[in-house]
Amino acid sequence: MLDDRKLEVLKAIVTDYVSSKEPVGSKTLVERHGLRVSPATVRNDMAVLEEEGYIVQPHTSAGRIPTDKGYRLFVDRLATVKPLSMAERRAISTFLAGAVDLDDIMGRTVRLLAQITRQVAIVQYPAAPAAQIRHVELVGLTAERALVVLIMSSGNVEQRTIEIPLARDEHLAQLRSTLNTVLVGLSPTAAVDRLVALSGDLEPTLRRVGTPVIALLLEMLAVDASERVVVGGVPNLARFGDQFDTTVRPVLEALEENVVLLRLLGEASTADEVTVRIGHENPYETLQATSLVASAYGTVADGRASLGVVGPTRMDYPSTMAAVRAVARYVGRFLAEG
Amino acid sequence: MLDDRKLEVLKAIVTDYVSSKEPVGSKTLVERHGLRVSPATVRNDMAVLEEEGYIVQPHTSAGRIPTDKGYRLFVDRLATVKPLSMAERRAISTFLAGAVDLDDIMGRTVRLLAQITRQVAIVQYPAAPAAQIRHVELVGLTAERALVVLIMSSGNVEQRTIEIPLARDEHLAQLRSTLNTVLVGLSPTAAVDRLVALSGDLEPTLRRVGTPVIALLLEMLAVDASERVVVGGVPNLARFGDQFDTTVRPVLEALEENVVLLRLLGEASTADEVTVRIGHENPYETLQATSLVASAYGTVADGRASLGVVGPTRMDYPSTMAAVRAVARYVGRFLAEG
DNA sequence: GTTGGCACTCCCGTCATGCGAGTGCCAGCT
DNA sequence: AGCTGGCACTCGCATGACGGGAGTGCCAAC
Repeated sequence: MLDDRKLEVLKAIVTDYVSSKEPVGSKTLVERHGLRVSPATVRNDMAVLEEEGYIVQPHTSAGRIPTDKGYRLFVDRLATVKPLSMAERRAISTFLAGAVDLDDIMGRTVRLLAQITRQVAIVQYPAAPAAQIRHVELVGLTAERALVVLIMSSGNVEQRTIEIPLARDEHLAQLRSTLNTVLVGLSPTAAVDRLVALSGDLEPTLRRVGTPVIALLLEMLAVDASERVVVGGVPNLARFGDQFDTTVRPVLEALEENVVLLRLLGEASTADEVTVRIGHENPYETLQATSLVASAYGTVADGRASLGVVGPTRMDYPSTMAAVRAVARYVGRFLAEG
Repeated sequence: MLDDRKLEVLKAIVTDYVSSKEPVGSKTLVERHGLRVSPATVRNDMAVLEEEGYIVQPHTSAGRIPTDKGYRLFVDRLATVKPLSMAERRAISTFLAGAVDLDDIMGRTVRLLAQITRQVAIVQYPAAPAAQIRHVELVGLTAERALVVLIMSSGNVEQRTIEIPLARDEHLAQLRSTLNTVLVGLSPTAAVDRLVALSGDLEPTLRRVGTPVIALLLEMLAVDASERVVVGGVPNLARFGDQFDTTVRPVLEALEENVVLLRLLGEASTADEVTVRIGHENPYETLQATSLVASAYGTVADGRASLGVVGPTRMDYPSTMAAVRAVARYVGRFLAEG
């Protein structure tokens, strides 16, 4: 059905259209890509490609542009990985040097990814299901307020304040030591069970202070850091000002909905390779003129999550995929090293 | 020079232009604003206003639009505070209920402000110069890594990991108790002095572990939370898609530069009232087609900082100013209560 | 299966035209 | 002295006509 030359024509159409933003015709195609056939031949091939739904004409007697199906075929079978430039390799291998904490790592990652892809980048915080509780800290702030800090072996720190009327320092200290002996070393799920049990047999003196603290800890254990995402490179949308309604606006709207972003990343990248979701393949109606290139990173032990970029379907997939893959690998390695 | 009626004409021009987005002519002005004079009279007034630089014609024989100077006069002398709607008052008085920590407060504030102004909102984290150190926690993570947590009386928690080869748990524990006895209750500045002194006379056994930890603590104390900002309501820029190059792009670019945002907020709102910076009054060239409405919030004791919104110079100043003021007051009160 | 030729389609930029909104000015009115 | 109605004038903008150009589909020939 589609012989080698037709595939080559499709490939040429995609690369040409991506870089020129203009529908591409048979003549310019032959000239620019050194095809060894005449424009007429290419036209015949294009007619077939159009019949099969890989390309369309925006209007009669204009050049062709790829459809989502065309991009899909391109990504699956035709795209040759474009090697990263030296500058990009260098940027990737140094961008995390000197990162100070998890927030910093996430921030640097999203900035790097945005910079080298020149798209909008999204990075999900790693889940750390394998972490155990390392320490619980209770600190009185005022007579009626205390701070509860939960430190995980992964280095995650969760903090909340709580109202405890008339809590005495000695009670807080006692509660602290009880909680630590009971909880340290437990996984979150085990800790939840243990806390529920504990709330039943607290000493009467501790009960008034302990019950709300335990309730708060249960809440904190339920919070999954991996539900956080960071976004960067939003100014890169300025490049697509001409497609304001199809690209810029939908992306801006999606970016403010963490839930949407998480579902997007989550669905895209269960597998280990770079995932591409093109136009209508996307589950969100408003994003049907955009593509997502995503990848999982990290390991289950160190925390696994996803990162990716969003841009118009007319996107340089080979470069973007290469960049996403490289960044995902590097962040994964960095997290593994500690 | 400018009698009452001319001021009224200017006011009518501003309000009309803000809501209609179209240059406004003498006839429609008289009709829509119930001025008790004829269009011809208004034309004479407009000629004077134009001479004085308060309004301009985009082209000959078009209506007039306000200049930055016109908006300035409007804001200073003509704007009557537009009372907030019931829905807005209710939103403001409940949006912080159930806020869980400082991040949550900031996040809710920026979302609220963006929602009621329908502009891009910026909120700066409060500085807490009056805070004292409440607790220092050292937790070994692996054989070569430890977590350092610094808890302030304000409820701020700062965390970092550090490489300490071959740190033994007993050393960490000893160091922890030393640091706590020495530091708790001190202000950041006093703590810095104390730490510098301490690093000189550490016991030899603690020196190898203690020196890097002290260095890290010094770094952590230098970090000022007030250098953080959160941004929200970016999708509201979609409303200005027609002014992509003058409004959307510059704002997107500015938003990714924390430094720019901080200077913007910082310069705008040292005083206690709502500050408005219109077009060219703005220190950043790229933002000269946009206005900033900002206000300080909080007190020095609870942490003082700024918040505001950015939008096109053609903005509903009375409503925006009312909203910014109301939100700033409410957040300030909330922080004061705890 | 490929190629050159040819008639056809349709987009897009340019130009001319007419309309409408708005202005400035002036003479007359209150 | 200030306000008003009238009037000629200026432009922007929408509309429509027009021509060039890029690109196509088809066909006959190689």
